[in-house]
Amino acid sequence: MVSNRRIGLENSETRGLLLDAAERVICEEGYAAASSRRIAKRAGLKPQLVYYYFRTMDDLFVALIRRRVNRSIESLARALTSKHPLRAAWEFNRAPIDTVLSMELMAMANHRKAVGMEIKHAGEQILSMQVGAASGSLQEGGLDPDEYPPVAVMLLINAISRCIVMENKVGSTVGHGEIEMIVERWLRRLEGAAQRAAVPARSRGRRPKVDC
Amino acid sequence: MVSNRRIGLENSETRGLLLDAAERVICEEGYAAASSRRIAKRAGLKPQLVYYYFRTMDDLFVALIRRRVNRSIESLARALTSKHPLRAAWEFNRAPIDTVLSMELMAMANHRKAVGMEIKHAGEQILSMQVGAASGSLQEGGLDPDEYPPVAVMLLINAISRCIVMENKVGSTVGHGEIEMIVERWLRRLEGAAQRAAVPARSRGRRPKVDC
DNA sequence: GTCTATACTTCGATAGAC
DNA sequence: GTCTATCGAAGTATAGAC
Repeated sequence: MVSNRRIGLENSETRGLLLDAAERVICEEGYAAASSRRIAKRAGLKPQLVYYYFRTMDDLFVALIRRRVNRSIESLARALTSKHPLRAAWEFNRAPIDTVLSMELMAMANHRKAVGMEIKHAGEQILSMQVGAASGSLQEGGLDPDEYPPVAVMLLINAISRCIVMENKVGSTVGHGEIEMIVERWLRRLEGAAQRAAVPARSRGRRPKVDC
Repeated sequence: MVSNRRIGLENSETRGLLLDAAERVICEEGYAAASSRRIAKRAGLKPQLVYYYFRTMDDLFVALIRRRVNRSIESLARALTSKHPLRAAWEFNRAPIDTVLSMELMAMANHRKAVGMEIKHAGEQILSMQVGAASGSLQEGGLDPDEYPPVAVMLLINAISRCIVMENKVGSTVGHGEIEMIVERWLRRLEGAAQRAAVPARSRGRRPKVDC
């Protein structure tokens, strides 16, 4: 029962404008407001164009996620090449826009299967990138990978930063300063330990133990 | 421009049924599906009854949150009286239904101001309860409150458990086992240290240092 | 307290002209 | 590639009878 309606090209500029508008609507008014009509209005276009570029609204949302994730992956990859990939990962998730958008999309995933699958895939991809880039630093920082598997540490960092941004969105900031202080101290210790480990002068072989 | 339409009593059974149905719809189909028509249908009632018991949909959602939060506060208060309030707080947020619901409501807060205010208030209330009940255990457990302020620790516990449940919802479980292992070990150490501190045999005054 | 009836808006999606 | 026109369904909300 597949429709044979004409569909616009993926590299079209108008298509991009529609996705831009969709992101803005979702962030500012919530996913429930992301209707074809409202998205088109935001883009200054006619609602029917949405159905020229996307077969269904599901298709639009999936395309939106793919585009976002590809961009995120690019900038994350760049950020992770820094001397302190752990800190880079921590800063990465603190951009409010990304978190609000992904929060809306996760809620949207509850009743749009296609969106759910896309979100799942994206999350796992980004997490594995972070793990790949940071597990070295963690070990150099003196963190026993058996006690603290890198995948858990990175998941933890993501969870904290996301929850903080989410709470900020509703105006709640209780405990945020305190938690940022802990993370900051923790990052500095790991970075310091990694640096000492990188200079192979004393205590070779034995990693400095980090107490957090 | 306040409507003077008749409004049903707060203790009405039908009203409760509507709120029950609303919760089910939100959890199972997402907040965007929580329309007056669908909620009424779920409750086996006519859509117009929604507007007899609630002036607007905003009012319904606020009432839903208030009822939920009051129940949560009751059960949390009971749980926090346990010997291990820290573990109780950790388990408390792992109930998928609560987290999925609050996730939806947080997203909904993006475009419903009344919902946002209610969520903020609820979150702060529950956090402060947990802090009040657990800060003693944390100190007995040997955690320096200057380094690890109880409010930050409790926020952390909430963030982790919520994010895990949220990810589970989209089918992603990478790293969950590892993170649960860490939390479990951490809880056991704190509980153990607290127990040793409670028996004032040796090393009085000096708390056992917990390395995590 | 629950019903019918109704007003008005917005939704997703399609057909076909230009 | 963009437009007009249109379908049927579903949304919020109200008025008034029973």
